[in-house]
Amino acid sequence: MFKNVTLKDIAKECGCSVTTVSRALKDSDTLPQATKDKINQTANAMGYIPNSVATSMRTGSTRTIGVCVQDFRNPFYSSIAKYTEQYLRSKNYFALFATTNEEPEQEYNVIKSFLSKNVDGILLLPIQHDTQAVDLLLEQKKPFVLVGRQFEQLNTNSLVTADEEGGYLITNYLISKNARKILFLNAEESISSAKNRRAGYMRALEEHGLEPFVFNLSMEYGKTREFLIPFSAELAQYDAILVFCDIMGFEAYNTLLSMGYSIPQDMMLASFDGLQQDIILPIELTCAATDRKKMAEQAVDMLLELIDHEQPSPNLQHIVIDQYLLEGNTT
Amino acid sequence: MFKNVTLKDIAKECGCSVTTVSRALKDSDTLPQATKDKINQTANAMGYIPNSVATSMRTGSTRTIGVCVQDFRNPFYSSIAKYTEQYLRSKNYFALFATTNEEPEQEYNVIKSFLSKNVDGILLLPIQHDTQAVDLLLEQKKPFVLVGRQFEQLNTNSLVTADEEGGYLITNYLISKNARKILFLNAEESISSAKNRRAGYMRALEEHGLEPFVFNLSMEYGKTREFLIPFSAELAQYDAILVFCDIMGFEAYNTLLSMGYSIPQDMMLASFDGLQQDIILPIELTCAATDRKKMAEQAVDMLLELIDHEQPSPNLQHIVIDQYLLEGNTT
DNA sequence: CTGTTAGCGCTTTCAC
DNA sequence: GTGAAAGCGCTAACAG
Repeated sequence: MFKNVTLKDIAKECGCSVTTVSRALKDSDTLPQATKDKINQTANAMGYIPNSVATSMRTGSTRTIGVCVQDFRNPFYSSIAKYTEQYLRSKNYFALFATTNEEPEQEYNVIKSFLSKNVDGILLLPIQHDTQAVDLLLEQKKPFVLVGRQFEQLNTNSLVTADEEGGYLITNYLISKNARKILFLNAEESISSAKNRRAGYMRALEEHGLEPFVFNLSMEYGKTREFLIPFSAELAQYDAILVFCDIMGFEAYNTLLSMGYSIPQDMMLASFDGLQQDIILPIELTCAATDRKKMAEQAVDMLLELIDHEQPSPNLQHIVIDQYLLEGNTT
Repeated sequence: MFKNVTLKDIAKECGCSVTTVSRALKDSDTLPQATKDKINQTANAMGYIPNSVATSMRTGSTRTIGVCVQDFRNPFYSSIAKYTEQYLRSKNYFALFATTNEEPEQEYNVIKSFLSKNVDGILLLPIQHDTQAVDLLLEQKKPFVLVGRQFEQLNTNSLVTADEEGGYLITNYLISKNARKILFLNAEESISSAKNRRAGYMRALEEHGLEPFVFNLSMEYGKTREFLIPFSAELAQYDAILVFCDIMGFEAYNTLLSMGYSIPQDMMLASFDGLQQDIILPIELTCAATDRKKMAEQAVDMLLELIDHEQPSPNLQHIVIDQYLLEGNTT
């Protein structure tokens, strides 16, 4: 097996102690420039790469943030991942990603292994099926921020989007486009954002004396199509479909097309997220959008602040990121 | 600052030595069941979480694989990421992801920090702008596998897709659909897969006595649109557009639509990848597809095999993953 | 069956 | 200015 170059090797080569080498590489000002230069030079020549495991062991910090998301294939999560990783790197931190596939026990395992890996902090985009993972985090006193969804009953730092406002905004927009019967295909309402989006939808409808039509589907791939196909007879009576998120919207678009609908002529379609801001897509959904770069960066800022403060963080922070209307070609 | 529970704490609590605790938690069979049970129980009660930094320091293995990709927002990479992470976890390994944004110096930094983090191996989806990163890897004798693109001049383990065959396959398919003038919007041909896809395209055209029309674009977001818009006058003479990858295809679709084209009536569109296998998309491109789950898993298998063999791996492996025709609704 | 000891590579007192 | 020594938490060789 290949042996890495260590401080000891450099020390031997330079005829000085390990301490001196360590200091030289850290550019300590107790050393004369000449010594530092010489050591840096030989370290370079020997192909020295610092062993950060040893540094972590010694200092207690890994400069790594665990980031737990559901599924990278969902562009929502992959965009969050991208912006998080990029921003963390600019702050000289690593992102350690893990995915849960929306399986609660997986989430618990992920958090446990993050703790085991001694990450300095954790960003969790929770499944919100149970509180096991969050309980563990609270118990271990590890700095963490919940992103996207939050537990009403738990005291945690969190960053969410203005879901009620978004629901209100997009529903009002559909009404202004002459939709009267708006079908809302929502996610399960144990998810805080689903509950809040529905509340906004209800508020807008109420203001116009309109009736709500809500179904709660799973976000799993295929479930939207599975719902729509047997529903086709009733579908025609609606003017618009609002779905919980863009990936459900893509699936709805795809399914409606195969059912012979023209969008938006025969049926308007709207959603939440605005993934067209992050990736180029064949079509663009009209939606209540959020800025994922901003989400990622503000969540990271909040977390790093928690990490820097040694104290057990007295007051909790809750950031709410606004939602705004993004017109696509489906309304 | 919160102090984690260590083996020492458990040992004190149980009135035994650290070694015994370590052995009990590893379920060593030199210990009587009663002792093991008692220790495991108290460890649990105390909320013990193993410090894997210390274990890594001691054993030299981090059970972590560095995975370097371009940009998570591209579903190609995020799918690879998903399947890689999932498969590695099933093998009890971690995936440490980093992204390069297609910037060569970023790639070098990423590899360097992977080495510094003492990852056990590296999966690199190389930019192929230069060989700096790969040179470093070779020099440090760290097990690694190149995925998707490969350097002809360097001896490395690699896994690529059958790009020449894919190019041939999809071009032949377009010809069978009566396309005679096929515009190929390829990526830069310093990328091995671009070069090979073109070769397949040429072979198919040659067999039918047809003329090639190739332009080399950047894969960056927006570049396909930027090319197509000023090209609109000439565009009408073509029967089909073949693009290097699906995300360029989405952009082409989106642009053609806004230019008033109906697809496939006015223009056929085909590409490479088959991302509709991984994520649900509003439309499905006809393409020469690859199985990313298979790619990820075979790359991981190859890498883990390298890691398990202490020897400097005598014979290099090159895996070629096949491409197959996937009909969408764009031809 | 269990404990003592050494050491992974690094940083950080504390001496000289 | 520089070095010796201790120790982060864990494992493994070696005793007993």
